[in-house]
Amino acid sequence: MDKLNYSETVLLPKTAFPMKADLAKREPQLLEKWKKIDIYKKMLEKNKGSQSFILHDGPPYANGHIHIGTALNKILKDTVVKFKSLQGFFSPFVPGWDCHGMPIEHQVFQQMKLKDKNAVDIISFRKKAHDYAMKFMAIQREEFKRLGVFGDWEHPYLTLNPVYEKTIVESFGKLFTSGYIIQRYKPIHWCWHCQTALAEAELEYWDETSPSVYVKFPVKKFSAGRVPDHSFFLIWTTTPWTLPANVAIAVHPELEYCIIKTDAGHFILATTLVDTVCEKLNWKSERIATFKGKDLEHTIYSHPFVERDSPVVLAHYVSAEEGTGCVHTATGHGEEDYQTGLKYHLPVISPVDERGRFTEEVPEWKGMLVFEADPFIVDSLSKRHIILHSENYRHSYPHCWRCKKPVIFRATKQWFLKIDHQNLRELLQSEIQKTTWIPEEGQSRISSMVALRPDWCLSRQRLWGVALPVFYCEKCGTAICNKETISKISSLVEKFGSDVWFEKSVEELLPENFTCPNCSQAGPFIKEKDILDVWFDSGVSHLAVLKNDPQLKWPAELYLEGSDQHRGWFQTSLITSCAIEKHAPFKTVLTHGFVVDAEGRKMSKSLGNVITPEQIINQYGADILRLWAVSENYQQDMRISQKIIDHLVIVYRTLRNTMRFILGNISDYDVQFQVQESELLEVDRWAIARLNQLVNDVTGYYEACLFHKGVNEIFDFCNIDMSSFYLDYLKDRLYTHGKNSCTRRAAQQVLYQILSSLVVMLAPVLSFTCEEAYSFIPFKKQESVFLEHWPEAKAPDNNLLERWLKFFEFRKLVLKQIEQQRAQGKIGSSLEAAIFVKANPQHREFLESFQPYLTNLLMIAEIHLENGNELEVKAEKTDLPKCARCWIHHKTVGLSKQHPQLCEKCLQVVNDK
RNA sequence: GGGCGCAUAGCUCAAGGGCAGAGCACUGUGCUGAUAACGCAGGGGUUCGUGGUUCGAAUCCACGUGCGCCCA
Repeated sequence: MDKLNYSETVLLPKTAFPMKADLAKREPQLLEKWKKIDIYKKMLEKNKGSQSFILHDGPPYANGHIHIGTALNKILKDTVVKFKSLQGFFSPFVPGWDCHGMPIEHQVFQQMKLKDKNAVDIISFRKKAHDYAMKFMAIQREEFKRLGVFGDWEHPYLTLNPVYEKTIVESFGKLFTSGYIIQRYKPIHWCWHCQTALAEAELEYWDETSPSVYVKFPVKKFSAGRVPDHSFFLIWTTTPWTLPANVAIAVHPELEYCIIKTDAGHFILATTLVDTVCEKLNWKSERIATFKGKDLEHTIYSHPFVERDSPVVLAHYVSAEEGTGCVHTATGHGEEDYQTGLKYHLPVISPVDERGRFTEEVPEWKGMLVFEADPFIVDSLSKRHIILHSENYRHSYPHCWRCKKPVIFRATKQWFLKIDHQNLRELLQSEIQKTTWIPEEGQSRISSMVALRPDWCLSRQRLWGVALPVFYCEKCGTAICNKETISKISSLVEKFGSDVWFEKSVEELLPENFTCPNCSQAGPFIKEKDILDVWFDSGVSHLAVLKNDPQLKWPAELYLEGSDQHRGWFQTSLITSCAIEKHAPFKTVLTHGFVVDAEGRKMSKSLGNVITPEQIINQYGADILRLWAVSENYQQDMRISQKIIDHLVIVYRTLRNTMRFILGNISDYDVQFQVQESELLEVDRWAIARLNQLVNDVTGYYEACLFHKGVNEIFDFCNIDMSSFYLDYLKDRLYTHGKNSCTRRAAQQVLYQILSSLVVMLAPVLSFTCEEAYSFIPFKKQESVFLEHWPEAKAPDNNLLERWLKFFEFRKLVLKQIEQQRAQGKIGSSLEAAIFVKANPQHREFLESFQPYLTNLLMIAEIHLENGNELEVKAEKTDLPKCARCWIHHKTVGLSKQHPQLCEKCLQVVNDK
């Protein structure tokens, strides 16, 4: 036999599992398979009756295509759900969408080319908004499916579903009847031209010239000692028309104030601003006394032209750069002013009607548009020496996006959820304490937000949402919302959807023969025009979804969202849950960071650094995107760039190739041919021990949601333990030992076990690849890897692992010596090496204990152990002849006349055939 | 401006007071029976900056810079 023919007697790896992944092409085929066998349902059936693990999906907004952040979020969720499911938990995943709200309203407005919100036909508008939301829900659903995310995609929860809307109405009713809901005035952006409320997104800012005035307010009762008679606070404002609504003067608690003596009287203002102000007002001043801002608190002053006394209050937003350091505060005309007002229980005064004109509360300028009144106000007050100086001032000012007119802040009646009713804030805090936050910082973050958050403003003056289910008695003005009315409305909403509020008359919406609970009149009644904040919609998802679906349960084990949801969904869900159920809706909350580019900057069109999931999927495959999602530490910001993707492709190839190599070598594996554990070589038992260690580590990391650590461990195992050592070493046994020899079968058995564990542990991440690889495993038990069981975490043999660590240290020395010889051109393959070792008796004995396999383990020709003091390793080229079949240099080569090129091992194998 | 974070090799991550460590990438090289694969070796660091505590700091503290999320 010549050399070539011996090659034919060697058992080389054989598998149809391709080396080239071709994921963009193959993944859709696997999606088809999953659809055909209904894998999601089968996974649930497998675990039916087991303990359940519920991850409650936070609903993305049904607008536009998914972006890399939404993809990251769903992939992480899917990884958790698949892991729990493989572990045997009953883990249904019901995806959801947030369907109401302003972004959709905007889009539809633009599509309809509407100019005036008040002229729109609400019913047909809402129909269009509904269709718009459904369209993008369907688009996003396909995009999520393409990522390989498993879930009940045919029955998602949508906040516009009538059954969902019913829960919204009922939840509001429960809150109302238990006293959490109140109505109070609050300033909002208002367009006096369009006569409509405006959201922040509907404002356009550009420069505007306003009158800037200095106004004096006489001190009535000074809190920080005594002041001379005829002392005044000096304030500065660019909106003179808000002066009638002044209810306080705000000063900064830490800033220094002084009282100055001038020809015009005594004035109190911030010390740092005295010079600028005096220059402007042409004053010569003398400083009499100084105070800290906080000492001025509770000073009482009189309004200069309205019959009213008001207090001095403290606020941190007071600037020491501009004005006088004394800030005119009109709670009805500014957000900051309003917040300060809440703190000091100031009245909210807003004597301006919806057309932007003064009401009769301001008789002097009654009926005038506030901006047109400005010059008259300045003129009149200047004459009365109340305004001491005025000039033009250019600053950025908000304008209506539709009519481009400058907007005003105007107080209107709004509905609120009271955060301090029935100690709700304390309950929120104690439930936050009881919840597990991953990462831990989440707890202090949400806790500090809850500590300071104001009442939740629930009303919106918009069209696309669920109407606030409140009626008003026209006779006595009472706002009506009780069990009776809620029960009627919720059953109508369940039947007809929330459109019913706009379609039906007030009589049809109220129970029959309804009378006002306050004045007992039988009407007439009016329905509320405002709708609920969309955050309320998603905030009750735990009630609408977890409580209404029998396979789910409340509270959920896990909420998993981006860190922005500390203010958003986590908080809104917690508030509704604690107010209604007195308990948090989640046990654990996990947050991830935001996706940024290679430099750590956020993705934006203007920076041109946007990477879409679609790009990655089409070019590399969803598994690469999934690998990215779990390879980095999601607790920080997640970087993505072409370089990072390239790196992941290489990582992926290594994992895929490891699977492929093992598949190739177990193609003729037969479960019937079981090798007893005692018949395994020590190195095989080491491999099993390492596998057990890996399973333990990975299970622990996954359970702690530290996926990147788990995946890193798997990668190191495949790379360091398998590829570099064990698999390389096993080639001789697998290729050249007898087909049914114990040594070869033992190797196959270990490899089978390793691969079986690997595909399951990687399946939550590389779902497509593992499903594909699983289908090539002989004697597999299930039709999908996702119906497998999580590998059992057996305790690894730590003594054995430690012993082998010492062996690997020695191996490293040997490899280094061989490399030196190779560099000198003396040795090519390590199989040509003869190794000479001097070692102390103890170490020598240690090495002897690996015999007779030491040369095989090191993949060398010969090894000679001698006693010595220091450990010394030398490599030389062997003189032994090379076996033509197994390529090992061995002294037995040439002993056979029939096969002079073979060693005794190969001789026997060839003869046995 | 405020709150909560983050910053270690070109990249992704470790080390949480005691010699800064893996994998990938890179460079060199071997093999040609994992072959658009696999093996071996090597170079690569002001641990963002400044100051402090300490015998000793990537690690603890303060200030700053840059970046992200939330709020104003």
